[in-house]
Amino acid sequence: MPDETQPSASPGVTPKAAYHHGDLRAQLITAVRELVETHGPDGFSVSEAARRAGVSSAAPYKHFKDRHEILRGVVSEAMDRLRAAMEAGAASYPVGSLEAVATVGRAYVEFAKAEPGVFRLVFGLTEGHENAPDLLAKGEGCFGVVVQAVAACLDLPPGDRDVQRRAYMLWSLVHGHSFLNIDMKTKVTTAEIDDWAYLMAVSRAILTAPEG
Amino acid sequence: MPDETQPSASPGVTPKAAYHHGDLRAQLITAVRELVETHGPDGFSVSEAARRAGVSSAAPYKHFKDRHEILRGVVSEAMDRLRAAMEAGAASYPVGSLEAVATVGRAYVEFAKAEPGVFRLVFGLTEGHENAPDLLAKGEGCFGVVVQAVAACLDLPPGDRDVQRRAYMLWSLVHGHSFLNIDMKTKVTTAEIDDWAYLMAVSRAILTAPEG
DNA sequence: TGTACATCAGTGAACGCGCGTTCACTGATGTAC
DNA sequence: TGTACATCAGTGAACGCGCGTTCACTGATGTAC
Repeated sequence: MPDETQPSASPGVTPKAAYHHGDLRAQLITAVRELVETHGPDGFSVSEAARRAGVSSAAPYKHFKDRHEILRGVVSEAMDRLRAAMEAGAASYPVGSLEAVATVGRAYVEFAKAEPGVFRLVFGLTEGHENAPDLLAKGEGCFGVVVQAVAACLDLPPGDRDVQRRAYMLWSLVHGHSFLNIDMKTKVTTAEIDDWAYLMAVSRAILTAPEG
Repeated sequence: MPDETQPSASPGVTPKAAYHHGDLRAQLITAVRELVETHGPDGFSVSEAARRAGVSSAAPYKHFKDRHEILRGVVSEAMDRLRAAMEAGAASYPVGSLEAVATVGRAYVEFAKAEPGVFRLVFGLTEGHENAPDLLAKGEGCFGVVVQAVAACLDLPPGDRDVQRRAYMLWSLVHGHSFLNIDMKTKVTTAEIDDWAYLMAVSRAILTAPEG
């Protein structure tokens, strides 16, 4: 299928699988993402991912140093998507509106709901990944989106202490809600919560609370 | 050591390890707790736990059906301790005070800080544990402590819709803060947060926000 | 108090399994002339 | 355009490993009489 774009490959043969895969790296990351989603953050193996991508179990090592590097790749890609979703959300409401803040939170929650395994993985990478400055930077980037929205809403600079404080409160709240959402499938009363109303309410509560 | 309490065991021998262990079940749970703490929620194995407890790798199966049941045991025990800590916190301030609410949150956060691995495990058990009604019940029990404190503070019955809503907000926030705390060791600006001031501030913000 | 016996918590050896990773290799692709 | 060659992304076989679990067993403990 992807071979069709390649000129004159394997003359007499039906468009068979190319020897050179073309995009194995990306395909492995996709495979791992699926595995993490179906078997949990630790229910992934290099072998199984390779199998899914239709290559030998040694092939992944042409693209990744070891299993940890694959996971880091998945997380990195996921954080890019998370940030993009948050930014897209923010952009769909007037700058500075409460809705813009709430919608950033909603993008977060929806990401967690849509990809609970990956979401957990993103925030659970701790074993062999102590030093992953790129991931840390992406984490701060995501937080930055929240800070921007809050700053605009309060009409203060993003560096303001109060902005940072409230942004962090909001982030905690949304983060916690996301986790409770995916962990407590049936539990407690939380299932009935309407996310949008909830997020508007908490945004309002946190942004309008007196300073202190 | 624990044998000293046993009468006339192994007459002529030095107080050697008893054949019957005495308290293997509890000791296995402790061992797993340590393993989870040092190697992460999935870095545990039955064999290693048995090794730590000083028994053969088959011994655990006399007390637990399989590895999942051991994990469930650890989680169950952890939830008991978490709840006890929350209740002890609440009891150390006047009923109905804002401090009583904040201190329940602080107990939660401190548990997460003290046992990040176990904390993550408690909220990450999803693989073979779909139906664990006892654990679900304990989860609701913990939430109940928050609800109680909030209800007392607002002077409303625990079943009140507004009480439930605000209690859930608080729980989300504290839950999220706990996770961010343990995940982002060095990350972002969060490290500098003073928990008590923070928890008082968020409790106030959420309990005094107008209804809606 | 003494004896017989059921129970029960351990042992240790063994099993099959899938994993992560390495290795020498091969054949396709891109490039220089 | 044609040829020679370096590069590079795959293969597939093999390795050692630790794990989860089972099994027949053994010896200590508690209980009934």
